[in-house]
Amino acid sequence: MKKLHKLNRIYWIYGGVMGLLMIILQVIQYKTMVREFNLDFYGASIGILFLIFGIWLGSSIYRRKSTDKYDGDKLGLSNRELEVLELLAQGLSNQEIADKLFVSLNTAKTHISNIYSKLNVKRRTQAIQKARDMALIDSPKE
Amino acid sequence: MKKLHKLNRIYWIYGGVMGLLMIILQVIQYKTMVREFNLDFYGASIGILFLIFGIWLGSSIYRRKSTDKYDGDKLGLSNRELEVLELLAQGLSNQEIADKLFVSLNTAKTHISNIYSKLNVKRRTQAIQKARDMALIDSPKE
DNA sequence: TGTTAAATCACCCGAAAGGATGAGCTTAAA
DNA sequence: TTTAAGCTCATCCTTTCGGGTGATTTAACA
Repeated sequence: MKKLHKLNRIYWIYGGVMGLLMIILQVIQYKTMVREFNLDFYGASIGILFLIFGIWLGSSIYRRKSTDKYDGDKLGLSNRELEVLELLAQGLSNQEIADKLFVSLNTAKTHISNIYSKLNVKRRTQAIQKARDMALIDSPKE
Repeated sequence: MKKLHKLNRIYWIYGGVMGLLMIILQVIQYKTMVREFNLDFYGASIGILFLIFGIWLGSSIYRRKSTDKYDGDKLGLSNRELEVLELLAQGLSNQEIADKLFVSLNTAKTHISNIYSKLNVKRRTQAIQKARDMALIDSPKE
């Protein structure tokens, strides 16, 4: 639900820019049609415009990775799981996490597995990343 | 010296792609000239081509921003090791890193092992943390 | 009272990661 | 030309991770 919300906004922006570009192109096309037509100039203009737009778009796409924040939403993670996630992000091994929480290795593993499925990731490194992006844990730079 | 090496490669790639695009454009131009000329198709083609190229270029540029930073202390990490470290911090597995760098799994593991000893850590999660702390890699919040 | 979610633990298995060591190749430097 | 560093790849071995399944206990809840 929230994801769709966010994505929709992005699509609207992109769509809007696309539409604007199309209009610009139409204007250019019209102008160059009524005057002496210069194909090279026309092609170069379109190329440059789309190139600039593409660069901006590419940057945006890449940059968007960490901009998405999930305020308050903890994705159904329980308290214990958040606790484990914190230790996970500190670079501790499963055994070390188990020791810190005074539970067995198996229990720690169970929690971690549940975290993975809730975060929809496959490795602990990805879990750490996602947790950081979603501000589920303390991030060093904020 | 080594940096120039790498940058040169990038420039060559960019240059090559640029040149190829120009050739493609010339061909399209020629074909559309001799037949019935379709301006919309011409414009759309150029637009799409440059858009794709721009997106790719934009991503590359943005991604590359921090790779050439921090000439300071890298703890004796070689260029290749920094490259591996970057991918490591992206949450990739050893196999995925190997695939991205077009080397064998064993090579990737060797690099990673060397990184561990140079960073004085034992696990990849710790390596990521230390790399982030020392600004050896991209930190999401800066 | 029955149900549900959370937390705990166990066992098994395969995949991934990590350590140790050796070795071939290339390039830059002494 | 010898040396050193960097990159590459390999093999063997151990540990850790991760997936799957099932079970118990407790607390909250309808």
